[in-house]
Amino acid sequence: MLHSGTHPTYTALRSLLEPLLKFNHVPLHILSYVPIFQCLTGHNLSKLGQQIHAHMILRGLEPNAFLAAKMVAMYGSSGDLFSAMTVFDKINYPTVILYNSIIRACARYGYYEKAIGIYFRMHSLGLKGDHFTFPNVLKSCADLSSVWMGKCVHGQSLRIGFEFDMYVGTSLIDMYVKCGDSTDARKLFDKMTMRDISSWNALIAGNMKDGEISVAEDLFRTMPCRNIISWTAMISGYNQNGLADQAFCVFEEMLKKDSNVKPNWVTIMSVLPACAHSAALERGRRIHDFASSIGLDSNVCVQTALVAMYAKCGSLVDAFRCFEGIPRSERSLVSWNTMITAYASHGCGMECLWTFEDMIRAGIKPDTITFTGLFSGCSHSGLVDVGLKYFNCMNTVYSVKPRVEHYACIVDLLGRAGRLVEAKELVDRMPIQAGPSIWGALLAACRSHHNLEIAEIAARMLFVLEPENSGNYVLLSNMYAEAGLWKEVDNLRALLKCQGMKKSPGCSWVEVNGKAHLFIGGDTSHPQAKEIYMLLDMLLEALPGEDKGSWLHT
DNA sequence: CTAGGGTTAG
Repeated sequence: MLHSGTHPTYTALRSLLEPLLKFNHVPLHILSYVPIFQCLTGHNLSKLGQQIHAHMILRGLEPNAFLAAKMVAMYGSSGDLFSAMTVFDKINYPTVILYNSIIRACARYGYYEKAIGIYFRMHSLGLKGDHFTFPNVLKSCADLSSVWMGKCVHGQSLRIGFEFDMYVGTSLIDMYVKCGDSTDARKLFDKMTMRDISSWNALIAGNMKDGEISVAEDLFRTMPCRNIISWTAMISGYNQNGLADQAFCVFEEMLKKDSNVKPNWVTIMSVLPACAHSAALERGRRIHDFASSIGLDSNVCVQTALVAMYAKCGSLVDAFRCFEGIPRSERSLVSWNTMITAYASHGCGMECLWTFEDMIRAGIKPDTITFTGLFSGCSHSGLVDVGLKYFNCMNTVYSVKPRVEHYACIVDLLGRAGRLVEAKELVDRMPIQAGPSIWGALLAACRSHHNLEIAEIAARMLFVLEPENSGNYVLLSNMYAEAGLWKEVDNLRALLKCQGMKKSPGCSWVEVNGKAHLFIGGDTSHPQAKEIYMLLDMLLEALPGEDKGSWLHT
């Protein structure tokens, strides 16, 4: 926005607007408006643009295709797609520039189908796309992961002669990569005469997405030069593939060896998950300190990623401290969701509810993730009726339609509280097809509350829905064993054997003073195993209430 | 105009 009278845009705009204001009664030529809209583009000034637009209408001025392109770009750049479309639709003889502006606006704000649709209309009118058109159309195909559409556009770009354009080439690589067709992306890359650093980066990201880590590493090593995006692609690629240590090492290597690159907020966000899943709290703190040292700790995305990192490392205190550090007015939907989820995973149901209510007060509209977080928080704290209350009004009050994952949470909520009959009834009358997550939640609840009758129903559904998941057979078999139904146990064991399955053992580990301690389900190989099991027994004794069984299994 | 991106139950 224009904050002060000294802002360059402001001064430029004033000199442009002067004739408009001075000669209010003199009809100006429409082309006088061109520099005005150009000036407003990219500064989030669509409100001001609208006023000038109104000024035109009052004077009875209709934009031609050239001016309309500038107006569409102005509205489009600030996300006002509605106004952009209105201007666009009124033009009878559109030009390529006008099409480019509207396609770009649609592609930038996620209206991918619209962007592609408009492109095809343009094509059918005999207008040829140029090197501004194709990258935006291809980006839309990429984000919809529609190879079919992408190949069609690819063909048209070849016919028009953009085979050797670097931007179009890179966009094509990106499109094939995002559609999961890395082979075609590679072919294109090998054929390119001029390669940009972005072409390499797109291919690296693609191979990382496919789990082709060594191919990505080769590309990274052999590329002529690397920028911050190349490094970040490697870091986030390792994290996507669960290779946290490699991600962290590459991050450190980048800091040590490549002094030409400067880490930015995306880099920090990409490296943080490397400490968010094991007991790597110290590593997380180091990255936090580093982010602060280069002034990136005031970025909302970084702050939100820090909240998630601390929560996953087990430090709810630090997570909350980071959340509190985000100015209220800057907290995004994702920030609130992250904090709610953090409380939920730490079993703080009440705090989940307070945070949710606070979010509503702050004027942020909840989404589907907000509610999964909220319900799982209620579920872990036994806040059954509050959870149900929110579930029943999520659509009417907050206009978020319940989805499968919400039903799964509610089944879990009822199930943990032992209200299995209600849970089963909910599954029976839910409007969506119940999948493995639903039946799985029900089966787990039956296990901890020893309800064999409903467990059998859920298990049979799961045997059909995911026959390869051995856990379901084992769970039911254990329940039969508990009830002393040895014949049924044998039947299930036989079934399991003839399908050639083995339950993969459960395992966990902790890091103490930098040394990892590994535990496999039922194993006693740890040097202090005896003491550990004794302590576990003591903990179980000390636990309050009826629900001890389920603690062991969650 | 192209490349890297924070939140999802158990």
